[in-house]
Amino acid sequence: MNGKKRIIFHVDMDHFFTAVEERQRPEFKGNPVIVGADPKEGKGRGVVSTCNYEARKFGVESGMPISRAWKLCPEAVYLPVNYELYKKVSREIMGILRKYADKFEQWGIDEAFLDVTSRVNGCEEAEVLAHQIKMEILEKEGLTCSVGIGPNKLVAKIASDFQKPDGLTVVKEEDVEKFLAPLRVRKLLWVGRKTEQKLKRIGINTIGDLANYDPTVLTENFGVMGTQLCLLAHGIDRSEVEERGEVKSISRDITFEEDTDDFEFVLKTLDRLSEEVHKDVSKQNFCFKTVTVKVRYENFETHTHGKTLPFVTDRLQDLQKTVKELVQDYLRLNRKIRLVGVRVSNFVSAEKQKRLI
DNA sequence: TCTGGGGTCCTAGGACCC
DNA sequence: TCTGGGGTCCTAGGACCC
Repeated sequence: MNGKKRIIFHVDMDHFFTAVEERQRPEFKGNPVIVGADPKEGKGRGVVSTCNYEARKFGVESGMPISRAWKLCPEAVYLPVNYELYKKVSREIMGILRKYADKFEQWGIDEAFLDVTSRVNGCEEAEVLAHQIKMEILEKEGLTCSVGIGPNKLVAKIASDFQKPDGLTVVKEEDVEKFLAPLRVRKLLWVGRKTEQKLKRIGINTIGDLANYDPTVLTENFGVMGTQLCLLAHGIDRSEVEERGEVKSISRDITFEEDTDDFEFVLKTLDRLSEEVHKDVSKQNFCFKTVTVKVRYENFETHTHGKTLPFVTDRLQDLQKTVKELVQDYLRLNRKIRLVGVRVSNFVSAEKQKRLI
């Protein structure tokens, strides 16, 4: 620690999936565009992945059931998720961003944290640098992003969301509490729907409410999380910007078009998912030890059943056999199944595996 | 509202070993 | 003969992220 105050950027691409689609097909521009599940005239399953700002005017949001989006905006352009394309564009953008940072952390497919402490002196210079970054992404990729600048990751992340699209928001350390206080607690990292509801029940709605709440009571109610919440509410976050480590699990899930009790079909699907998972695992040169099966019944009740093998393997046969064993308990019950999934974890790199033998 | 698919991390209980 | 304590690994579920 050199004692210098940190300056952290959070860069968030604007409605990334639809922006990439519009770049490929300029004729979509100006129309509502929705990337996600097939709406099937309002009968489709699945959700909205991303929608552009024209679609948002109709009340469409990401995460919303696609059937609801159809009711709100049937005239939108509906597109399937072209994940490979977005990943390719993402790699290019991350390559640009990485150059600007002392420390870099990708966060999902279209966001990143940058620690630029050594590259700038003070907030004015930081702002200039952020403009430069936005300019380079626009020139090279034809895409806009929103940038938040703050003394830590938490504040930078909330700041990038403050003005969108094509925004730039700077929050100086001395202004952090004032900036956060009026915002909903849901804006805090790690406060999702469940925690928001629990906080609401004890009268906490805004980050300011949370900051003023008795910390001991929070700890009593939420345990370790309560202590953490208290710090977050005051804008305190000491976590470092750090490069992501190796992946820890690889999985494939699929929701059936209709709930099914055709167990032959379920087993066939699991075989196919196992193949896809195995392909990914092989590409990365991993061996795995743990196999987990996921089953969701028609009422959305979801179970996982896993097993750690007494040996390390990279063979498809071992995966498929274990998956079949694990899913048996779920098939015996006479219930319709909505989703199945296969996951492998507990990796050992093939290199290391060779050394052990 | 009728709820995807890819991940990470945390917790709590139990098995097992010394 | 009724029962310790620490460490580590495993399992299932759940909350959260994009």
